[in-house]
Amino acid sequence: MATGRNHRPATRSRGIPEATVARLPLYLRALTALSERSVPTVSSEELASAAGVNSAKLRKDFSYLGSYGTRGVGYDVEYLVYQISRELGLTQDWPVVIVGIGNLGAALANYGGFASRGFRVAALIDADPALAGRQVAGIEVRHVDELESIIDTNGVSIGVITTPGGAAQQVCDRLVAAGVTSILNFAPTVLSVPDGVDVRKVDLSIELQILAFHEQRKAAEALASEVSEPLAPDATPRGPGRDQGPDGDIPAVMPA
Amino acid sequence: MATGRNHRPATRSRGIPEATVARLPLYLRALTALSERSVPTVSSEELASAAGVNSAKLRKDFSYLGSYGTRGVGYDVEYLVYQISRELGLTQDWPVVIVGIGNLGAALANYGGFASRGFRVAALIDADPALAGRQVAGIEVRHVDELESIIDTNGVSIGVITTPGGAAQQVCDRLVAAGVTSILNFAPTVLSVPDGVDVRKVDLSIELQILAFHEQRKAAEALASEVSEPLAPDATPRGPGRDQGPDGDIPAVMPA
DNA sequence: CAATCTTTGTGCACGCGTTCACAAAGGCAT
DNA sequence: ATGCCTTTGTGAACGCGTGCACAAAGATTG
Repeated sequence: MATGRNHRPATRSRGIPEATVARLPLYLRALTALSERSVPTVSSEELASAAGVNSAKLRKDFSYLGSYGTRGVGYDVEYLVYQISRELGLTQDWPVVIVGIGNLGAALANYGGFASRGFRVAALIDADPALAGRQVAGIEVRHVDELESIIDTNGVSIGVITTPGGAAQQVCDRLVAAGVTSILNFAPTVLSVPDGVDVRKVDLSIELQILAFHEQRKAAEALASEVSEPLAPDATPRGPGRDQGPDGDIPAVMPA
Repeated sequence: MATGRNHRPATRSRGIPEATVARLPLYLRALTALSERSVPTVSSEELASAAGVNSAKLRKDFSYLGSYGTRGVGYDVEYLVYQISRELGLTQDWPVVIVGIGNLGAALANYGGFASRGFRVAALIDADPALAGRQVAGIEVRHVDELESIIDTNGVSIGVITTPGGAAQQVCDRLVAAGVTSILNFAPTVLSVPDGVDVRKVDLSIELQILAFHEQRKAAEALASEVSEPLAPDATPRGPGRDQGPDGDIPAVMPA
């Protein structure tokens, strides 16, 4: 299993639950914001609120990393920033390649959230010869023929696929063969990779479909409540209503 | 058996677990591909493989929707496509607005996966007056001043936020006040919304950070195995950079 | 130094999601 | 019809994640 954790003594060694790992970047972002405001310490309650999670959950998450807090006081912001960064591997430099320089690939190349967290776009790669040589976000686009040499030269281990769905598996195979062991896939395709390679998938239309599901449910409930209490016929089908929403926000990303 | 399933499942949204809802778009995509190849029926095993999930999980997921399969045969592709589409609310038209027409907003506007699934970009909105009137993906960009009237006129209930983090909450508040009840947030900000409003969040840098964590772990394990085994030149995963390993670093700021 | 107050770290229970394993159900051949 | 074969649908067990509630730990005050 790629992302799965094998038999690991979940005690203080290195057995950090996957759900906790997924929240660490969230904490890190909130802590970075506090750090920029020169806030020295923060309580679990405050930080949890800033990160949008439960404070008990946050404390339990941190307990997997170690006892980095001080009872009665809270957590040292700078120290925690460093500890989480180190745990996530962000104290190192991670060269990444982006394959498929369409609208989305270009958007990612321009995205500032990468560089500030240890990620460096080593190269932009596209199959279109007409794109090769052009500059996107200040980085030259290279032809896909150079993929293997680029990965090898720069020691790239993380690849981002933003190609059309049809080309994704082919690109994935070449990335893996060249030595990439982590892939972030934006193409609407289920990638098959050998063991030892991690794939994370982001599908924008899936997110919207999940929203549509809940939206439909809310509309149906609003409609049902109109039966008991007649309403003006010109009322729009979408009523805010004070029904309790489904479940706030749940991370929608799934490994595999 | 226990749950009486009718033509019109009265409480169909009630028993569907969130995890199942999140997978329905996955099944739908695989089924659509089969449908385009004119495949009449598919077994849970085949479909599960195409969707990248476990077959038992798929069958259990479908069991929440009803008994749509035929034992000994499998599932009727067309019928299942319709049932899932209806369940997700994709048989209706969902107008959406995209606020923040930077690189990412433009990429989303051009994204083909929306229109094919019942989503229609009703408007592109940006705060920059210089952008207003320009065409992006064949759609005119409107100024944010028109946000409320656009939402009202088009009956928009789903909004996509692709603004910088600083503007996200403000935009969110205006969307909600104007009647939007579902928000897809790409800004690196924790949005606070009233009950009844759904927020889903996509953070590209978070995904990369999770990959980095696993990548670091793999590198550490490979390093550890090199101790026992002299060298396996072909199987050595590459190290990220030439930087120091995770345990050799010293915290930049140490408390006490 | 002792008392009090604040906040962490965690044992525990609970609920959700996943997976196994198998009986029931339908098709098909004889 | 009858028996065999395939595949669904689901009961049940298991494991993970979440949240409660509280004791322990340290700060702070008198």
